[in-house]
Amino acid sequence: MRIGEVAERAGVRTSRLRYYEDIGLLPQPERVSGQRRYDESVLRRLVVIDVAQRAGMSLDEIRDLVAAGAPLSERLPQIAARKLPEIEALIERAERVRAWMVAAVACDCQTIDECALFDGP
Amino acid sequence: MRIGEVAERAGVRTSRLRYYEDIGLLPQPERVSGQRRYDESVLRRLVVIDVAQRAGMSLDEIRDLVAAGAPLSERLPQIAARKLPEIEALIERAERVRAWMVAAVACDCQTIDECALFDGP
DNA sequence: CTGAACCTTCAAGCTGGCTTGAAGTCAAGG
DNA sequence: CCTTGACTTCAAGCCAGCTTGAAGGTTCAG
Repeated sequence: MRIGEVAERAGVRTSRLRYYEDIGLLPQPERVSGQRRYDESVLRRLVVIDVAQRAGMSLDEIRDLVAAGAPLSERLPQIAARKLPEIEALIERAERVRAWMVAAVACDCQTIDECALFDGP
Repeated sequence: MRIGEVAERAGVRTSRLRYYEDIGLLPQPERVSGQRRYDESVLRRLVVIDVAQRAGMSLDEIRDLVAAGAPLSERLPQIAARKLPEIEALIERAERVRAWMVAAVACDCQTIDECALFDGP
């Protein structure tokens, strides 16, 4: 696959793929006359990056996650120790806002400042 | 309260409070000889902003949320219609990464690329 | 009344995560 | 061979969300 096809199938711009490669998120693909050739595995890698990023991880942190080197089970505990609490906090905040949005359509406050529903159950 | 005390109690810089005011996230406070004087309510507003932001809302979107004007129950449905799906997607991604991190410490993959645990149960 | 600590505005700078543009190379059909 | 479209690199630009710096005004304890 050439870069354009990867981009199209992953729903991103080619510039993003080159950028990810620059910062070490994607491996250096094989080259044919200077042009990048990818195999299917890059698509899965892009999903991993996307999911991790939306879960609040920075590209730097994701690089640690997708890096080759020591086995995953050796690298993961340190990553998880730093990141799990943050992810759990994110989930809690997001659920709080979700619960509030669901509940507050039925409230009669003028502004969120006076809405007791925001402060939780 | 002067701006420094608000900043300290909220755990942010004064520059951030002025910035939030500039972009309409905080109300124009009373002034004494040009200096801002806040009451306690600003602290609650800052919590709202923080929670909403961590739940993935942009400052622009939060401005809609905290704005005065029409009653909340009139403004909220449109905001929720746009934002609830995004928040729910965020929660789903974050839970997926969390579940993976918890499970994967006990896996023997070399890299995340080959870790079937990532793809869910 | 002075000096330290705090406040003001305004413009410019910074980081993360990309995108855009210029200038040039490669591939494939007519 | 020539054109068209996809590719290359590299530098610069952009947006959000702040922070920093300069230059100056205010407050208050001593």
